[in-house]
Amino acid sequence: MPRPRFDTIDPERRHRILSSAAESFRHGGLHGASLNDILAAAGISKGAYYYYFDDKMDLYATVIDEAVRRFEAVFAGRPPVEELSASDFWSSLEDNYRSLFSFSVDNAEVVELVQTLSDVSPEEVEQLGVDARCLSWLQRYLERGQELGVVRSDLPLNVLTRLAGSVDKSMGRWLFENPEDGIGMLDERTAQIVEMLRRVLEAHVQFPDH
Amino acid sequence: MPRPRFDTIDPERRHRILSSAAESFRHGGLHGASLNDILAAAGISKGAYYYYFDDKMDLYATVIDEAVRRFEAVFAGRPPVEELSASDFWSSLEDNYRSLFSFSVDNAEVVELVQTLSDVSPEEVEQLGVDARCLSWLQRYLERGQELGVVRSDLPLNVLTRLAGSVDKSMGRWLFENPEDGIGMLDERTAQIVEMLRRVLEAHVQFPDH
Amino acid sequence: MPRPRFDTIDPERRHRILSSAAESFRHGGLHGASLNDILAAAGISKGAYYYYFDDKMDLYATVIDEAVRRFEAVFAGRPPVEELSASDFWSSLEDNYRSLFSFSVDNAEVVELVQTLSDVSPEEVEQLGVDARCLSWLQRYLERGQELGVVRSDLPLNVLTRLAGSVDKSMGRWLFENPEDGIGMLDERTAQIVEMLRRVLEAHVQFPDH
Amino acid sequence: MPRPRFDTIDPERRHRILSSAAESFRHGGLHGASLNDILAAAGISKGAYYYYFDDKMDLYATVIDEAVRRFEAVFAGRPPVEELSASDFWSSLEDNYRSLFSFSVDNAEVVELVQTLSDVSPEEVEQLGVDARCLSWLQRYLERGQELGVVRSDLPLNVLTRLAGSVDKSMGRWLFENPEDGIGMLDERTAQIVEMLRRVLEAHVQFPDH
DNA sequence: TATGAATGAGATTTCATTCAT
DNA sequence: GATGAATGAAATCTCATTCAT
Repeated sequence: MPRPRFDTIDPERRHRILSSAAESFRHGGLHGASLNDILAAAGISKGAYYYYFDDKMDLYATVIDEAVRRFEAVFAGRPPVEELSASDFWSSLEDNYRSLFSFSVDNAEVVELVQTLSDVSPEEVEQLGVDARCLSWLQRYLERGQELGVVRSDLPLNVLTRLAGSVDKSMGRWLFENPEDGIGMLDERTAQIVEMLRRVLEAHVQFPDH
Repeated sequence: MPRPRFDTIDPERRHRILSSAAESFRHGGLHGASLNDILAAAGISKGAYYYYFDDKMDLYATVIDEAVRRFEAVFAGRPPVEELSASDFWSSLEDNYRSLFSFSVDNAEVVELVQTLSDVSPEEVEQLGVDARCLSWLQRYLERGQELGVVRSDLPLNVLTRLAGSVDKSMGRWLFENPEDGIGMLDERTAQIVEMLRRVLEAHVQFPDH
Repeated sequence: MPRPRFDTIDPERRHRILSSAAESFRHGGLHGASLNDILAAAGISKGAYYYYFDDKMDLYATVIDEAVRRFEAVFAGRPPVEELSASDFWSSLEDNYRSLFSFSVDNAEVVELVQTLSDVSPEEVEQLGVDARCLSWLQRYLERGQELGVVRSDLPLNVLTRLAGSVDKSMGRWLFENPEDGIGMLDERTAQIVEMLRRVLEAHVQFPDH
Repeated sequence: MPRPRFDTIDPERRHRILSSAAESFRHGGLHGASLNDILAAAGISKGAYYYYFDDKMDLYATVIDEAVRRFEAVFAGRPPVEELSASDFWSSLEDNYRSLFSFSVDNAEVVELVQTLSDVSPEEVEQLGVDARCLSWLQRYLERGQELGVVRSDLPLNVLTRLAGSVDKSMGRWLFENPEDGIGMLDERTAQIVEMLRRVLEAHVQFPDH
């Protein structure tokens, strides 16, 4: 994480660094992006950079952290999971996804940025010190669902979270690959993803006979 | 692909190159791995390398090709999808996964290696000339499932494939993260993943009321 | 062309790079010269080099450009070709050559450097962005001579230019190969080359009978 | 020059090496051509090569020598310069050029090959040990011309030779750049070049007044 | 605080040449 | 006589990082 002094510099300057970095990291990931290019595009000197940041990773961490923060804001106004009841669990989840997708459509860069994390080795992620809260809202949701008995408990929570996360990602990609559908599809896709998640997460489902 | 002479060199030397490369590519992917490191580890000179291979990609292709070949062998003895009927569809899928997991447990490197393909740009994959059949067995399976009416048809096939693939991956990771469970867990996990896939893929499932 | 910062570095350092480059390129041309050698001779690091220049070509372009600029200065004070009349055409040409030879005697490196351009492919020359005016002064001269009727028109202009250029080069070499003659020979040689050019270029000359 | 044993090998094999080398050197010159490529194209092993030749230069020398030899053959049937008289000097020169151009049109590769010599540094040319006789036929001609009094003696013979050589080259290029003119132009161009040479070489020419 | 010049290790690739067999 | 595997130095270029000012 950047030194404290980075928070006090000219906001416009701060913004130039961060947006240039976001743009580069979004396309090339941590290793593919060139710090030289980022700084050149931002018009920031090497010296200044290393006065604010420890190293390349530090900038990546900052940018990722910012993205994560914006992600979290999506859920800011939503009722806390503790207040959820069994009867409104799935509809509330659907509301969450609607907000999330709506945000994602307008902020594809943020999403792409976060996705570059998958190229980064676990040890490096560790070193990042990024708060994965944005990825954990789902986990907190599922935890509550288990308490309420609407989410299955026969699999470990973290496995369920990962499952739900990847289902979410697969369905999300479908949404973004056809942006021309616009937000018209948003409600339909949201319903579909929640239906899919119910399938995966409900305690007991019944299969038809063949 | 390497020049023919690479096939005729001292097998021990050949093995040193390939295993050093596999090890490096497995961790760093095509771009993250250093050819210098690979060669140093293998104890062969740069000159020798370029006597065998065209370029860095050529080595990557060779190593990936070998991995893919071993993958394919897993499905070699299994009945062709055309012969599947509705009644044995899911149990056959379960058999497939049992074989696959059994193989994966013993050949984690192969799996990790194949997974590095996702970091490679489509044009480069094209250039690789790797046979992607091993990656598409699931798609062919689902296609057959749709024909038989046991797999839902309300979502596009490629979306279903991606979904199934990511479910598979999530569950697989669970299996591999706890290798101490050994193969004792293999049957149970296999059953669980197929149950999970049925949830996602069956045309009609019934949810409980809350 | 080099980045702006190259213009502001320690002049002694700047000079070391340029003269080392000029020396190498002069002997080996663009491709024959080794960037490694140039940098070693100049005592600057590769990193520093690529901080100043884009690539090898960039340095070559810089060095050539400098040479061309010095060449052009030779013709700076001379009257424009448009003002030439038939009667002073040849004497003016002689004046030009006197200046040129005088310059060449003192700046043989510049001449040799410019001559390496002939080893460079047309596409690369294009890329150089070097102003080729210094090389075309002769052509403009001959064109004017044709207008005035003192230069033959029965051969294409470009053929005449090439002819004159190679005559010029052959005679020039004579001059430079015997530098001990010093500038004492300069007037004589200049007269000789112009006489030679008249032979080649005049519309009608009369040969003796044998 | 190649070891004697090179002369005794299978002629077909010998030819493969030489023509492959000629082709490569013709395009890239001594330094631009890759020995590896030459041998690969010829299907000759490295070992065999170095059994016949000392090094890369040795092959270049051989190929150049061969080209020179073919050049010389052009003049084989022509009367020796000693028999020339003043009255048939220029017409004999014209005959020579006609033969030469006729040969050049049909053997452009040979000409191009010989021209690569200009990229080679003087010290290397020295080392080549190539007999420059093909380049000196003109010199012997001019020498005889001086004896006969038809060629000017106010300039050194070597300067005249160089002059004539470059005039010849410039005119020759004109001929080859428009190959579509075919041999129809050959007589005309030959007349033109000899006219040009007379201008340059005659002892006394008369210029028109302006 | 801030600059930006300078570094040097490391990247991939090419090539003439050697030498054990 | 002949092979071709192996070499290693050299080529151009990139990049995160340091440091004197």
